[in-house]
Amino acid sequence: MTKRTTIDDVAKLANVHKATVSRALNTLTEHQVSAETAKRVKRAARQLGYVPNVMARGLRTSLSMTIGVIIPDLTNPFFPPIIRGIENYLQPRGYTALLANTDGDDAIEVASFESLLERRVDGFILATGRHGDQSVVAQAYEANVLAVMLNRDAGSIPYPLVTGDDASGIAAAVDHLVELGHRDILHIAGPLNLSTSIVRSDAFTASCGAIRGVRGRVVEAESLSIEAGQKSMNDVLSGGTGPTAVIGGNDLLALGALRSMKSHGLRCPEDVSVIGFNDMIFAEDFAPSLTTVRVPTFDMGAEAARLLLRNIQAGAQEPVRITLPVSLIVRSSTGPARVAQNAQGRGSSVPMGG
Amino acid sequence: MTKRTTIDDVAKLANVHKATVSRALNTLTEHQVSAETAKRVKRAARQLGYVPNVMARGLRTSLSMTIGVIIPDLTNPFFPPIIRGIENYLQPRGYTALLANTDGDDAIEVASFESLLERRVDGFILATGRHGDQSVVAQAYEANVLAVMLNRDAGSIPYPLVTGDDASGIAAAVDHLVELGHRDILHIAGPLNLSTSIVRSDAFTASCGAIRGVRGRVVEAESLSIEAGQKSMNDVLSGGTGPTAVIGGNDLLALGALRSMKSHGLRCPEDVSVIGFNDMIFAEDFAPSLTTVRVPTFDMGAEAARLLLRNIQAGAQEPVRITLPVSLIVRSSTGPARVAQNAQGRGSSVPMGG
DNA sequence: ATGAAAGCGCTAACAG
DNA sequence: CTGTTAGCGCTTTCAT
Repeated sequence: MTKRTTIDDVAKLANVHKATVSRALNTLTEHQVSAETAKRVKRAARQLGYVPNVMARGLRTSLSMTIGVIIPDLTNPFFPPIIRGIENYLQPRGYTALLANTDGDDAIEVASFESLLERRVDGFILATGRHGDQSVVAQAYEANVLAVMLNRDAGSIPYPLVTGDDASGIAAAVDHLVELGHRDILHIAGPLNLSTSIVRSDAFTASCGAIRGVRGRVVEAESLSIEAGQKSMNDVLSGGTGPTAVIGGNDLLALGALRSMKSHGLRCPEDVSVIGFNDMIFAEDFAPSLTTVRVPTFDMGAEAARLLLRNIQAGAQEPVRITLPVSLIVRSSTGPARVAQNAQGRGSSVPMGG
Repeated sequence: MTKRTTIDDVAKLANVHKATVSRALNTLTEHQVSAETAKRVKRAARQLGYVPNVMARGLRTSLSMTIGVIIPDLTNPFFPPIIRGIENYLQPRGYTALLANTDGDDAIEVASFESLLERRVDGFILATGRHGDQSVVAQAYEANVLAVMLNRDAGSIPYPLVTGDDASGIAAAVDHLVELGHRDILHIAGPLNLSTSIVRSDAFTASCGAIRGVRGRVVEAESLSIEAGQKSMNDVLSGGTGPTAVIGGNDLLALGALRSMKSHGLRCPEDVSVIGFNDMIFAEDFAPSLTTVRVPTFDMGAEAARLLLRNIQAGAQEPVRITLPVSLIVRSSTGPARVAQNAQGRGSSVPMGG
């Protein structure tokens, strides 16, 4: 990589002082320079292929124009659209996102956080909130670091939060199933130290409780993965009392339930209906195509970026909460409930009254 | 964000000059400092929560310790594992990846490239190679910028290249189909201005040509997307002469072919077998689960990063080509060919000789 | 083994 | 409108 031309080179060629070059090349200060000079400077810059050095600029302005984004795992299809949403908002505003994966590991999360601090990111977007060991988030908050939580909140830490309207998504899913005649519904919840899992699980219990004659059961999966969903559903099915419908804490858990059902010889939706959450990529290509709650991931990313930039400009932040609407996408994994013979009849004595 | 503590603050607290602090805190120069002083400096640094400023360091060393990674679209599930592979290699070595999406748009690609140059990335990993308008890649090469091409090469530009062994992957797919009795095979190729599409298409033609009695047809899809695959397959099927097997240029194209077949009332694999390429996430969860060629995406990313860092250290690069092995993953989208009645009989006069 | 001094490339007062 | 000056935080000679 050859030595790059600097602002001084441009100044020399344009016969002005480097400060003038700086002014001419910055949109915000361009008006301070005569139109003629500006033109001359720009021509010189183009001629030399001048590319400003943001490290030098950042050192001077103590603004890195970068945002740190910490997520669990980029290969989880939930996150790429979020990242795109973030970058789509940042890029036209001169900001760049710095991405870090934690794989859910606290030590890695701390290291990532540190590494992003070294790069002097102007703020964070955190999609790793957990209830419990809040090392990084709490540490960040105490260090007065600007951040926005995405999707999950961080317990008591009052960072702003951008999230989908999980509760109404779950309510819509339950309503859909009840309309199809289902009265025994299982919710495979994600780990209950995640705020999203709690919200969805609570909403499920509340929704079922509000409708007379509906039994709502909850099991907690070990993680938000296909394997965990499969395992949970295996446990339920081997318990003998199969529900007629399942709502997964996310699409991965629903997919795991689907796999478990297949291995138990149960058809979907004839024997058991399944609903997911997130409407991740390919949800419509599974067998059967997955009924699920669509979460506006791209918009959530963009909204988080917008909020963060606003707070950066203001130099402060209030703990606002932005909740984006979700929608139920009905596909072919949900259908009418079996007549009470197999599932409800399989040994469980479900009270039919509210 | 409060003012961060600097190396001078640490120096004051430890009663040494800031140069000594710099030496003590850098692993490579730590031995130049007495053990006692080093300990004192480190304690002071920890006490103050000192975080080095990489912008300042980068300005001084003219090393940003960042790598620019340019891809078409992060939401294409092909890329996340590659990114993880890259970061997995970079992170322990102190490097950070800066990601940019182009959406296949030349203007965006140029802008991204420029933006990464402003951040003084120490090198590029480019996964956007095209044959034809090579603006960015050529521009980078002429500007003496270090880069490694990933997956696709860039025509005549002699950058190093890391890729999967596409040709043998296609050959394995063809062999598999031939063993199952297929004699009329369609290849839905990606746009033929992509090096990967050319390689795979050529390999397909060669493989089919090498086996007597096998007819290999190629159609070119408009893009590497489900929709394009569906459209191509629609065209073929409405042409009247359906093949008994299809090899998609990637999994997305294969998935599109699957959708088209469904809408035409064709079953897979009973009527037509389908093979994809890449073994992207969820390939095994489609209906039917997709037989495909597994490409070591994570390793390709890691390998590209390794190669680039090596070249950065050497300050130069030769046009080496690294080809990683691929493997055929047989699932349930491939099966025995129909007896010659429907497909081969459907009006086409296929010569049975080689 | 440590300190002093210079400077990476840039922007932001302050003059003029 | 433009030039001068200073300094962001760090590393790296060069002295000592």
